Amino acid sequence: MPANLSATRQIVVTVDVVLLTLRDGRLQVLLMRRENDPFAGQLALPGGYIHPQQDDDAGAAARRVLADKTRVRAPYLEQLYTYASGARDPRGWSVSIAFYALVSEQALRRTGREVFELLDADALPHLSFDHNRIIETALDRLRNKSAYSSLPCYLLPDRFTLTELQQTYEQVMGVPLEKSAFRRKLADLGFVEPVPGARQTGQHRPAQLYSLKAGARLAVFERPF
Amino acid sequence: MPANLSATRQIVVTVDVVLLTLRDGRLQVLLMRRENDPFAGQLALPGGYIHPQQDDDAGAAARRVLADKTRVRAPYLEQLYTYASGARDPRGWSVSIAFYALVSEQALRRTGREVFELLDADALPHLSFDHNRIIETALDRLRNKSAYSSLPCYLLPDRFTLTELQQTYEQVMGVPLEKSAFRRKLADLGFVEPVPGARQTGQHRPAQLYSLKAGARLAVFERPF
DNA sequence: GAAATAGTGTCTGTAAGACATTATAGG
DNA sequence: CCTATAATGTCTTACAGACACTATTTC
Repeated sequence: MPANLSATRQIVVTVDVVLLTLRDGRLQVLLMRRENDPFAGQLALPGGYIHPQQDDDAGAAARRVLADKTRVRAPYLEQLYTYASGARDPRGWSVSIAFYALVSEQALRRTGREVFELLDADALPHLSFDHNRIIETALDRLRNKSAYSSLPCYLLPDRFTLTELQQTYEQVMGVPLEKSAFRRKLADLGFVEPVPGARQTGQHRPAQLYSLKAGARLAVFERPF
Repeated sequence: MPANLSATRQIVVTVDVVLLTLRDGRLQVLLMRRENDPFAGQLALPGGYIHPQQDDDAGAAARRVLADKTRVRAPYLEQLYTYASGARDPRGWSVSIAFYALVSEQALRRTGREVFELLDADALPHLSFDHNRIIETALDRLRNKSAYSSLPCYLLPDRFTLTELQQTYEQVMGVPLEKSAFRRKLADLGFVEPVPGARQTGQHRPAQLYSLKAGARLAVFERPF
């Protein structure tokens, strides 16, 4: 055991989760009001201490914290980055293992509870700790990874139309896409498949419903959309 | 303060560094023999505890640990992933903020000291802790990111020929590249520039030397090589 | 000139962008 | 019929892959 282990004991280890969803075509972040100091009453990401007796690993801790605080079970959760410094928490040196999660607006609504707030990710007020920076990193990751993966599917419910999927990609990446090219590439990549059923939204031809193929892994492709 | 802070105090926080270099056309990892238990005498990544009084943040801790243990100053250092679980260290729940670093063989040789070993990244023996897995993640990250960025440049010395750069990309990514297309793309992307001087390696025309352009940021491009 | 690698030019095939056309629903 | 969106087909353009050709060095 090293002589300086006592020093390392001063380090606090937490997990924080950036939960993102798409509502009315805009990316939104789930935030909560802090009950305790520091920053009591201010908005912050859902987060908490790791419970070594309870959590097998950091991902389990993130899922537990998210479920305990918000009742949300996100279909996609990925480690984002670890923020570790003496400056980010007024109480001293601290480590936050940050995750980001994606969930559909529909699934979020189903939790019922309104212990949290959803705010536009692009127009946030000043948040507790370095949480603004953590969210920026999450948005960068989502936008970047969306260009070459099936990630945006996790912002939609289980079944969706190709137009909804295209709009989701467009809203996340911030650029318009060509319908024909988009569908050609979807067909080539083959990570979605038609499922029985259609959706009608007006006085016109209804759209075929699709869902992610059974092999639920994240599809990653060579060239971006 | 939460009631379970005492529990969080049991968590040990370390940094570990996967330092990669290219020697004789093969990716190699810097490893050291552990002096203390657990795993005394076994090979492990250079790593150590965070020193809250000394390290501003995790990156600073990684640079300090690398410099202290190996005298290496790597031109590229990036946070890789955080391994945090109750299973990875026999002493209990622990957190390792892992980094990966790139350095040229020439710069590594200049350190002189041989307190470390360099082993082929693709044929490693069983290492301490979960270090095999950490190295796998580092290799995946390097290979993936090399396909769409100027990252491999950091495996070369300051000045290099375009053939050397192409071979570096090929060795990292494991696929042959077309010389003409490679150079066309380099010219388009424009992150390297010719510098005065040439290198002659045989009885033939010498090659122009190049170096990374002054704006030393990592160049990231849309489509992979 | 021969040999070897540096460096450039040209053709081709593939895939994305642009845009037109057909399909199918309700009124 | 008209309207609106779904879904597909076709033409063009951009770029990567393949490969030939020229350039420059030592012997």
